[in-house]
Amino acid sequence: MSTVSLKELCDTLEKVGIRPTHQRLEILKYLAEHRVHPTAEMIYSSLKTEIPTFSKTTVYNTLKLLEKKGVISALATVEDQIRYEANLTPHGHFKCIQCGRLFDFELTGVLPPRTEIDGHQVLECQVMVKGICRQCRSVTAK
Amino acid sequence: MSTVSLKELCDTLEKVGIRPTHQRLEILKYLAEHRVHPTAEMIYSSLKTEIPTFSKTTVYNTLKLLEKKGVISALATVEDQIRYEANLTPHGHFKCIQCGRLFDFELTGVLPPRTEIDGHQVLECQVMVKGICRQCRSVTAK
DNA sequence: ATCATTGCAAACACTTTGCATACGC
DNA sequence: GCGTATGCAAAGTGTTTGCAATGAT
Repeated sequence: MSTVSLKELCDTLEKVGIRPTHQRLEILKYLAEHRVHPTAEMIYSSLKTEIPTFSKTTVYNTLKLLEKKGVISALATVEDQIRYEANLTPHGHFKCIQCGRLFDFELTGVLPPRTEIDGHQVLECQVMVKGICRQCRSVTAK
Repeated sequence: MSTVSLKELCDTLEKVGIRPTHQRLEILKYLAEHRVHPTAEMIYSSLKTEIPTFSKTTVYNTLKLLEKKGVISALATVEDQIRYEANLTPHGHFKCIQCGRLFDFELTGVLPPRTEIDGHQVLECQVMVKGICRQCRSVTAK
């Protein structure tokens, strides 16, 4: 987790026409700094301590807005809630079925970019790979 | 939608140690015949008319059981409920953002099979591609 | 008789909506 | 002052759980 400058995030929001309010900046900052694909709940409970009047409605409103404007993206796994991320470079997601964590991985070489499949126009591509992560493998091997 | 023989489905269930009850066979039959990736709700409301005492609990129980035994698989999209399918050959999913339908497509050539990514052990891979489907494209083009 | 299956009803968890208050330009 | 942003509370939706009734061996 690295620290991200508020100025930078401010610019990001203004570029897409979103007013950079305190709550919105904090939510986006949280996503930029916590690359574990947090859920709305995780964002809420983390920021609730910093902003006492903070509400879940604002989290949901903001996530929806940021997603619509293309600042963040949403991904779903079968087992749990919708997760969000601010990493918009093309990448795949690896989900460990043991510890539940989500990792990003490079798609380069794995999946060549496509603009069309079976006559359907491709706009977006999500790759969700499941298995046992490096850490869990070494624990089991012990 | 093609008709699938009950005998065949019966064998499928017995092979994995699931008692082939009437409800279970009907649910699996529905999935085998309706390749549109139905939700639990879709299965329930369709079979409710045939089996008047049919309950949603049974749908959820059965889907969970079939998934655990590897007879069907579950997939998630961000926008709506969990969807299920009986097609277990490796394939990708194309979701049309206009009409909402899900299509299967061949993964061969798109994604070479992998057993490991970044040191994580790969067990399963889901590819969800979003865009505009062939039909919606031609409608828009008119 | 025993154990698995079914199904109703209630509980649950995540998300959305309605509406009133507060804030920024 | 006006429109947007915020936040509480209530409602909505999909799914799970508790438990009693039924069914199969």
